[in-house]
Amino acid sequence: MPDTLPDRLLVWYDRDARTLPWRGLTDPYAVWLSEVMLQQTTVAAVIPYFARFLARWPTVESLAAAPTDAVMAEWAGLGYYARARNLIACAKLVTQWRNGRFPEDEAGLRQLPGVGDYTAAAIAAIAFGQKAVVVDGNVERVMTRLHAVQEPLPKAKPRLKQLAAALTPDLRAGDYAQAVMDLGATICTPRKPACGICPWQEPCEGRRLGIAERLPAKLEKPARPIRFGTAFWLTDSKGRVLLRRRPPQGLLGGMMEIPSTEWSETQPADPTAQAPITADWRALPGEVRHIFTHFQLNLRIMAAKAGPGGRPSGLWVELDRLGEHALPTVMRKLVRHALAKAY
DNA sequence: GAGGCGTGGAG
DNA sequence: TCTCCAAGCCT
Repeated sequence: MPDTLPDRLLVWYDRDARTLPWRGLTDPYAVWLSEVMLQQTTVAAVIPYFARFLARWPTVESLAAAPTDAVMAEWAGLGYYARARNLIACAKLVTQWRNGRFPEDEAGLRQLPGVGDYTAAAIAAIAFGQKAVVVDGNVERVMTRLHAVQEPLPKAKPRLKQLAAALTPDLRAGDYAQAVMDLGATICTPRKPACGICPWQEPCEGRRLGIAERLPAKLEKPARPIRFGTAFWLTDSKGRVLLRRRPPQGLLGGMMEIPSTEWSETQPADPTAQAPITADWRALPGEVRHIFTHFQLNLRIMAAKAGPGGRPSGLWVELDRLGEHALPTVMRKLVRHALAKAY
């Protein structure tokens, strides 16, 4: 029995009691779905979404046939909504042009919308057993520590891919890929890695040099700016609230929203000039803060009742049916705040 | 290639 | 409260 590094890791992986819903699944559809959901998203966040999607749309054909709004609403809260738009496009492409079959090699998978280098390699390895080099943030962190790579990311990426390729085994490439990622997620963590129980502690150069926890080195990120705006909580005589659909591309693209002013560097002097209708707008106390990847958003709320005259563009939605709509988390925060302060 | 693109959990 | 950042992709 050879005792290579991949072998040691696979022994650890096979003994690990941690069971993730997608572990052991090789259906390309399920693998693809889980990998897309896991892009930049924690395991804990993905688990309930993965279960709901698979229960509601068990095949790529069923997902392709689903109304776009239903998919976006089911994705609401998971973030990075371009993934959901690409998910739909990819399901339709695979269904209509490939008879529901996913490409079986990296190059073919790489052509699918929303499938980049990482996801293509992951699907090829996990669903099709191919010896693909799977490199995500976990793999990069593990490789930098194992080999004490001190060059900062992202410059070190090519080197890290080489190091990952040199370790990738011919057999069980899918299990191996998941094992490295599990190692990074549970033991070789960004902070306070549990080196004492790591199956790779003996060969780890970063640990030997006492620098593992400081790796990988990264370049500094720019400060996060703050943007301001005012949202408009408009209700009608039937107790419904006005929603709008956001533009199909860009931030929260294709999702629903509470109408608001533009989000700018300073609070608009007269927010009501940008309100959906002219009305007796009254400011609610407090504000809603939300952190996006590249800026912080501080939103005030103004509320009004629509008279019989106003004909704002948008969608009137019953308060108890807001949950059925594709409202991203920042909009759900607004709803909660408005309901607490306006009644 | 650098920046846009969500969210929630951990420390 | 604040910082970090996670199984990345697209332009």
